[in-house]
Amino acid sequence: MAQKIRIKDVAELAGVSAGTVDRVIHNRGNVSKRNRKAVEDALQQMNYHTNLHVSAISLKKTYKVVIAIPQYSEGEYWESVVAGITRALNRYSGLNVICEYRHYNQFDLFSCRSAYEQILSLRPDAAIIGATFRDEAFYLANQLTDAGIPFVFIDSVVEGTSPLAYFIADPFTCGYLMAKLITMAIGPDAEIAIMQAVRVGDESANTTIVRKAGFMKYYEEHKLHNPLVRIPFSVVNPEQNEELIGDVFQQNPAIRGIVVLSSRGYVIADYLRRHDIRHTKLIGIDTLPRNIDALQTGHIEFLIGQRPEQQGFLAMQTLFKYLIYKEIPRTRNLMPIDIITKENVEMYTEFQHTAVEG
Amino acid sequence: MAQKIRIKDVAELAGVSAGTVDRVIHNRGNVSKRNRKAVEDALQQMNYHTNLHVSAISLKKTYKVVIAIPQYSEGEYWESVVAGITRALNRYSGLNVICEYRHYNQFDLFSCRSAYEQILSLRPDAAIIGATFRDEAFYLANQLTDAGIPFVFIDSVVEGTSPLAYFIADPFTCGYLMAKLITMAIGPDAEIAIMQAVRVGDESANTTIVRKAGFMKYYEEHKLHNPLVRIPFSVVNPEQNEELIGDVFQQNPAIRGIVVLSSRGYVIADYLRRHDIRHTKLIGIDTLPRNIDALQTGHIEFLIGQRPEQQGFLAMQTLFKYLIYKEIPRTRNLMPIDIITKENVEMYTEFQHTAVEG
DNA sequence: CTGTTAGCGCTTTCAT
DNA sequence: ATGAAAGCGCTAACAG
Repeated sequence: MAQKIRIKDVAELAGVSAGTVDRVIHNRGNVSKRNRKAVEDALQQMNYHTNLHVSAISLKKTYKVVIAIPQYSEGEYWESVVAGITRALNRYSGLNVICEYRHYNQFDLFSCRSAYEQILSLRPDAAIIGATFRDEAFYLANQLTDAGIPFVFIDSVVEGTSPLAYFIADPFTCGYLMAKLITMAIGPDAEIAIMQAVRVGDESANTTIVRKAGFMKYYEEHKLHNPLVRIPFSVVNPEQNEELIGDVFQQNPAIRGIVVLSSRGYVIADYLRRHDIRHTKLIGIDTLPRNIDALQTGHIEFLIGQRPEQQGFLAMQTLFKYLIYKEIPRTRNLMPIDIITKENVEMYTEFQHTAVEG
Repeated sequence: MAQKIRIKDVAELAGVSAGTVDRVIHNRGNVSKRNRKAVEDALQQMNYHTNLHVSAISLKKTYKVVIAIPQYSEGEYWESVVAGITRALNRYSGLNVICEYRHYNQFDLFSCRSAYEQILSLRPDAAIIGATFRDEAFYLANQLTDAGIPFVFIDSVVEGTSPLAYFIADPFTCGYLMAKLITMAIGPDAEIAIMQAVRVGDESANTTIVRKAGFMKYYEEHKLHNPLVRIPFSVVNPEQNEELIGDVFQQNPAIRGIVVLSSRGYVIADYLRRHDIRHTKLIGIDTLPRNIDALQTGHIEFLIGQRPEQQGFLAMQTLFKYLIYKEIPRTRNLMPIDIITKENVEMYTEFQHTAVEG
């Protein structure tokens, strides 16, 4: 148990007052070179760490954070992200932080653009960006940087930008691992169907493309010859999907493995369930309630989890620590890629809430 | 952002002073029935939540927590548990908690007994118990209960006791899942070797036995006929193991899968590495550095993770919340059973530290 | 039983 | 550039 070193103790050792120590700690200026050095030495020597509890309650300033992420319905991926952000807010309650959300339609470039355009005018102290359109995010990010406003990416990164941090589950590795698991589950040579919904209007920032690349990399490295067929899928006209999927299965009766590179695994799982198809194994992404349901009924074999709740929590926490304590975070934060099965799903989901709770 | 309701606000509404409200909140007695009711109503009505930051710094009482867990060397399982406990201590620093450790030799019943015997005499306010010997833990637990001292189990539970909470990765499910993964990896019919080190002196509390039961359950449910051979292993005379293991592999050249039901997977992995055996797949438990190393070199195919660090953190945090804020925790806490491969291990280990950090 | 009051350690304002 | 002092909201000791 480290006995508590107070600012007062440091001040005494440095031969100054508490106020001066505080000024040094927070880089507030107005400290003579001599004193600054003395304080820094004392800080070092006594291994001082600010008591965050006290710090939290004494802070006066109010911060505004804007959060630009896609719209979502109940049970969708971004809902968990927001839950994590909210948890961070609660955990640091008393910190006078105001959040403003700007949601956009992730399938509509113009919606995204117009959401992003408002951000600067809100004059935030920091921002959280969930980027789905590369060029728009690139533009916004660099505007923020120019304005000196720190921001973090959530579930995304955009090259050529300077975020304070980003949180993402590496999509390449995700695809690679999915290839490994599905081929392990169905054995060599068995036919695989792959579903990859491509976003309209911008393909470049689409993580499913990178996942596909990871998937193919595994194929190549392991010289696999499992035949691959593609399942067409439309986000815009979902009523067509039943027929599109049916065609694939009828024309390719040898399919034994199915890979869904988005969080829509449940769409295929529902098809399998309705048609009582039991000889295929499906691997999907994200622990949406509908996916979990299919996992539990045995229509999905593996789910890949990306911890969206933690991404949200960490994004917000990172901003807090930076804004308030000037803590510089690690920029690149790769989330664990969880492998979830019928057996471990229950503990996994229960822990989303408790695990990180303060 | 909920605007902050202060004790003072509640007091005003209830028509009493802050002191009285505090007495009600903490059940300190000395409040008239009338006032208690008024305060409770006001609390409810204003949806008051104590500001934990402030609360933490104003607390005066000192708590003593004793922690009775096995001795460990660097890189072993319990090291992570202690890391988690330490992290909780740091997170709630300023709470005046004194920890006393009582380590025992987990392979020596008498060592455990003598460690447990000291605990009561230390007059702790709470205890954390890592139980490996059932009868001893049973006895201690009930003594603590009789003395009114709350305690939590870590990485264990003992039937017939009343812990405040326990944290454990369900060993039955763990074994079951291992059976699923290994047979998936090597296919049906292939021969499997299994290593299960049994603790000397007490078999009943040994989690490896339950894991084995889970393993066999999967076998039974799926009518598997993969032949099983057993790898003998001695914790007490480790120098014999090389020969024992060698014998098994020479006499059973058809072995394709290996299951290690303890955290000693690296022992077999090292053997495989030294003898350049490449046609077998090994599944083990726990992310010890040596296991992770073997995972990365490809000598272990799957590791099962039990989040020991989080177990430690949560155990300590649970006690804090109970002792200080009288929060009643959920008793049964099943940790996620993580599936770790070469592909996701890096993110997984990096996150042990950052993920839950405050 | 109840109200008042003195801290807890840090931040921030106000004199100097 | 610096020190002194007033809070932040809660807890606990004390006086009544």
